[in-house]
Amino acid sequence: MGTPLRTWRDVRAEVLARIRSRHWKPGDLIPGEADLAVEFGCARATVNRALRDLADAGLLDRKRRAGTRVATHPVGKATVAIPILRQEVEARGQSYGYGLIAQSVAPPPADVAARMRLTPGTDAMRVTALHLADGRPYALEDRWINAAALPQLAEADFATISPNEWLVANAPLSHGDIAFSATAASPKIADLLGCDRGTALFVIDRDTWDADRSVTSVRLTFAPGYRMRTSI
Amino acid sequence: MGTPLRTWRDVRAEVLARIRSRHWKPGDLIPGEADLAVEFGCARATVNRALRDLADAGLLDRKRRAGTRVATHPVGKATVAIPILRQEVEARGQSYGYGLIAQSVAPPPADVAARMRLTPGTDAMRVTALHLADGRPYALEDRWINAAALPQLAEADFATISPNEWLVANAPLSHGDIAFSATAASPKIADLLGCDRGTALFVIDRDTWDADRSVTSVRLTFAPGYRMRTSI
DNA sequence: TATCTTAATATGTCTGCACAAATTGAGGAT
DNA sequence: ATCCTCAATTTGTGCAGACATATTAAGATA
Repeated sequence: MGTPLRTWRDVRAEVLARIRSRHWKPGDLIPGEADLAVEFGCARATVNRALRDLADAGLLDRKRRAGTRVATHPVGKATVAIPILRQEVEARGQSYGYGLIAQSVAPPPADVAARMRLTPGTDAMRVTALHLADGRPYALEDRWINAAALPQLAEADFATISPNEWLVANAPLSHGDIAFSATAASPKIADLLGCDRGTALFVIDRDTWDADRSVTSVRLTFAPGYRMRTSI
Repeated sequence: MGTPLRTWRDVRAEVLARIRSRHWKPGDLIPGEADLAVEFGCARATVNRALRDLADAGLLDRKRRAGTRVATHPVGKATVAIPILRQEVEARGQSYGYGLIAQSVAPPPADVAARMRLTPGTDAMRVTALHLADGRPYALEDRWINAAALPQLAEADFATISPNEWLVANAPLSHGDIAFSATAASPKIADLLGCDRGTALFVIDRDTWDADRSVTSVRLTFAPGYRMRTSI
């Protein structure tokens, strides 16, 4: 028995150490909170906080009555920050630039309408814009916006502020689906991003929802060489 | 004043509603925990739990003494599950296959050595393997492993189990850096994945560390059409 | 044997209290 | 005006106890 572990971070560290050292192996049932609290010399709430944190991180599986087990397949979770392009560029120490390419109102094509669950024929606003870093193309934003979900949309001036940024400020929170993929530059995109046709480009597709209603569907196509980083 | 909000989820929902309705706007200072506890009719700890959760989600910024503010730029955080390829394939209802392509021990090239912070000339194990879904190429794994950090490495039989899976089970959990990008298929990779040269492919680079010591550095190159999905 | 009911148990969370830590803002000294 | 010191404020966290809830295992019933 060592010194009492006073803080939930101490407890977390100790439990983590036991998992890493394989003292508790994947699949093992570890002692209950009450027992650990006695062993560590702290309150059960403190142990609870520590174990909950490790469970959130995917290292433990907890179930009422069944107890706490070391995860057999520690799910490597990484939180990626969905880029707000201006901030991302500025964080790199580059100057940010923005240019509106096209803006229109029309019924979106079938695949977009389906993804946004709009009844076919419904109008939506399409905005195409280019984000620049130090004057060079950084990312191309191709976005459909559901005007019905955004009363204030008429006030937005996308010649001045990017839809990316305007939406973050005006339609924040809400859930959505995101997909990352790679695509070859089409002639049009190659032209806009200033790269060769067929160049491999990193793409983020994002659909955003407010309750059941689609707010926006966007594709960000990044200039060649872009890397999205994170850490665990 | 409505019914008392008894649980921290209730409190979180109420606070979330106020942010979404822009009753509390981005940048606003919201009331202190003690005040909210009185208003909601619950304990401060309950409010604390709710606000902490929203802060973790990036919706609030909290600072001691300074109070709690609505985040001006709600950082869209998405947690992506770092794929354990076999599980990912099986979750898609496809049969998983695996084949070892090459295994050797040699000093890694300068860029890899630098990334792993190995002194130049130090040996490391290189394993190249192909993951299959329904018999078709799914992803190519190109990995360097620091034997010095993994005593049990000699026991591993990468003809049977993929390094991806073996390391998940045997490497001490640790932190790492991850990068997602797009690349054009080199002739060799195109051959292994069965696609045309120059095809745009999705790539995950991951460096894993145990404390200060590099454990492994891996590049996963996915077959054309791969999409990494998540939601927020 | 098979199924339903019931009790035991581990985690989940609320409460009220206390103190710790970080940060700020006011006031004083230079 | 500038810098430093210190106290007030706000969140962060610990503790003990209680009850809630999910889940399992045992026992009862058909």
